[in-house]
Amino acid sequence: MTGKGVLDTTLGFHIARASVVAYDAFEQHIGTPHGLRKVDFSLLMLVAEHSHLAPKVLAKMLSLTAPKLSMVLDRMQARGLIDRTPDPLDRRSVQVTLTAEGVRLARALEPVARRMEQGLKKRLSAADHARLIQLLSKLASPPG
Amino acid sequence: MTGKGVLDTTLGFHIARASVVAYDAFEQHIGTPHGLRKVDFSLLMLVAEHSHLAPKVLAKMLSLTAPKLSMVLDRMQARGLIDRTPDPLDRRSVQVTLTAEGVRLARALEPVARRMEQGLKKRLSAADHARLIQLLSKLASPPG
DNA sequence: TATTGTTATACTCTATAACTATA
DNA sequence: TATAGTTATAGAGTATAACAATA
Repeated sequence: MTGKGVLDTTLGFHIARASVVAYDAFEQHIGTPHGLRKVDFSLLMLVAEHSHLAPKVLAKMLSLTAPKLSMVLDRMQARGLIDRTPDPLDRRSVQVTLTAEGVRLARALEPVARRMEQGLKKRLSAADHARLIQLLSKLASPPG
Repeated sequence: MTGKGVLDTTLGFHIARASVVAYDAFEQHIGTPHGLRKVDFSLLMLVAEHSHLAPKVLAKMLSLTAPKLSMVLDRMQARGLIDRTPDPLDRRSVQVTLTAEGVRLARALEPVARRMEQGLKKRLSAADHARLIQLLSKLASPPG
């Protein structure tokens, strides 16, 4: 798409197109070789950094609905990557933690993720890559 | 999401989060009020600029599979926004054009799309908005 | 044989509402 | 009654394979 019509100044259109490239890179480096979906990977790395959080908090951090997160947790628990343990202070709630296997996979994926980003830098310089993340983060953050 | 883990340097994660904001803006300004899906809007504006293209070409420009585009064309034709006319030079192929109603809607949506982008500029300055589109476009373009 | 477009099928994603168990 | 989490259901997006018509 080149030209100068309405779509060319529509951010959502460009985000959708860029997401195809990012998704292809994810599938190639992480999704296919490690049998993870994007949301699985995000959850794994998030829980690796922030342990013992409740599903409700994780859902908000990942922009997921509660039912969707339940399904993701089911899948990852069945695979032995995460555990759900009761919250001792509020028995309605649970705490999500990584299993030893989950910790191992999260660590193994760190260099893989770095290689994936390196691959994207064939299209984008390191400076562009950092700036793009900064701008996307600004867009996604609450206005103020 | 703030911190400095693997996700924070993973472009795909930030694209996914930004797409939520862009999609909300689309739904509010265009999707709900005009009964269009994102892909409908993209197709409408694309055909408004580039008439008489074949589905195969449109599918590539929109990063859609051929079957998906067929379904979109069906829906928009049923709504009276586009026509499929036989290609006189190759009778396997068709040419996609806007109906008078399609032209009218495409024109009506131009200021609406501008307002939508203005709304996003509450989160992002005009310069950031332009730079973000430039970087996303660079990411989405073939490497070279 | 190859290509254009369509139809058929299946799988994933996403959202809403209903349910349970605690509070 | 309100909340956390789950289950149930349905709608929309996406991909592959099979098919019809034409080249």
